[in-house]
Amino acid sequence: MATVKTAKRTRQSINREELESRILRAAEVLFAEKGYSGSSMEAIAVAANISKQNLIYYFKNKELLYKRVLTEMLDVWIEKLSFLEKNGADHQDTPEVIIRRYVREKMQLSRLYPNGSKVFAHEIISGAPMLKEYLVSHLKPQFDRDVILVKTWIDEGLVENIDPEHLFFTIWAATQTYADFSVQMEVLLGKPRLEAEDFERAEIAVTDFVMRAIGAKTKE
Amino acid sequence: MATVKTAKRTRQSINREELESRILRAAEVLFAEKGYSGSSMEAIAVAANISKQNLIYYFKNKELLYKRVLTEMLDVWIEKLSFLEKNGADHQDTPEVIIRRYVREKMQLSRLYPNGSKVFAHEIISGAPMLKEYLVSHLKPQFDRDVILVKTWIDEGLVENIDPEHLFFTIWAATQTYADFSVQMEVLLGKPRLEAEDFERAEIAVTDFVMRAIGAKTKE
DNA sequence: AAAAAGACTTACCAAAAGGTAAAAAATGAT
DNA sequence: ATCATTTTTTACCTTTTGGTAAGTCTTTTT
Repeated sequence: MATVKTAKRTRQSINREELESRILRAAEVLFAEKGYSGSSMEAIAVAANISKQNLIYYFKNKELLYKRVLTEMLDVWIEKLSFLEKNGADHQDTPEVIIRRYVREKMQLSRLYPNGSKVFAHEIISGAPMLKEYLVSHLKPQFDRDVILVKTWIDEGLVENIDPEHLFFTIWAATQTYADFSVQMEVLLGKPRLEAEDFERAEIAVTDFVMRAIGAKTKE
Repeated sequence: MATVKTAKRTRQSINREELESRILRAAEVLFAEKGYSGSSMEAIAVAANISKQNLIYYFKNKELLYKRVLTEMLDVWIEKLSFLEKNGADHQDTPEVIIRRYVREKMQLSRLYPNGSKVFAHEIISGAPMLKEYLVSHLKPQFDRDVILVKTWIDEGLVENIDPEHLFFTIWAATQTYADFSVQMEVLLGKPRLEAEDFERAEIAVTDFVMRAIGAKTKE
């Protein structure tokens, strides 16, 4: 029989998926706040509203769970770390258009996935024990391509003679900081939470900085 | 007898100080790499080359030790987070001079105290449980003053109409990232370690970005 | 309806972690 | 030299943690 082997969507398998993603969300929140070692399986189970043993049934150990949280995150993340990814970018676009979109999307990631960003940050700060491989195999090639692209822009006189590598480092830092260091900003801005409005101002500010840096005119 | 009560510098007290700072350095390294929960007293003791019990004799619990690491750090740190601190700054200086010095000093902190920076970063990302008070009482007042200063610069037409709060956030992020995310950069730059040369390029790049952002002419 | 597979619980357990208490050793003051 | 103080070690102890093993209950398949 030449039927396509599709996983059957039984009640069980649906529940399983739902529960798995509930666990992953709970784990993400905890890993973001307490780091890997600071988050116990017990605490994650409680947050996901199941028993510890049941959690272990779904993720048979902590490291595995952590890696799943990381990779779920990276699927969304890394893709948007590139200038030239599927999502609408185009070689025909001007540097200004591309960079504006890039900053906007990075900023959106910080707003929509602050916990993922924090887990990632903890991981990198800790020396990327679980992620180094991934950075080498996935992020670096993308980075190299993007650096080359910026260099051609410079050669063609489309942007100022900036340092491409450090341009990326600065954009990443300036955007991710709104997820990772949000607590510090809340204190300094005297607000209980960063709101949509703050992210809008942040996006405008960062975009303006970058536009001036690359030598594009700011929108009036 | 009107002799000034100076702590006697016996062999013991000298050793004590030396050992204490050895412990603090060892703890800083571990907290930077593994975070608070990930660093056991045992591991810190081993790193400091003493027994766990002896470590506990010097710092009677882990939280205390952690707080000492944090505050040692902050003494150096927070001071330099301000535009107008003792160290040579002057109201007579132009914005360009002040900001250049500021970026340079922030960059130096990242180069000289990467571990302190990482401990700080872990702490803030985790919601600053031990540090929030301090941020409110020490950092915020300084920040408010600096923001006002930038606003007067804007009013006087000395710099472009930038967003002062977010200018600071961007500068902090862009400089601290060279401590906190050094592993990522090492991967992307294909180097085993960031070297003096990388920090120099970074400093130039970041300084240029900021100079363009505030509307100062870049040195030729 | 029975068998098989999957989901969840109960009962444990060994190792690690953060300590406490008290004795022993080293150093300092008189 | 002796007594007091400071430093270091030895001996435990409790709680937490990540996990195993095995059984029960539920859903799916046949």
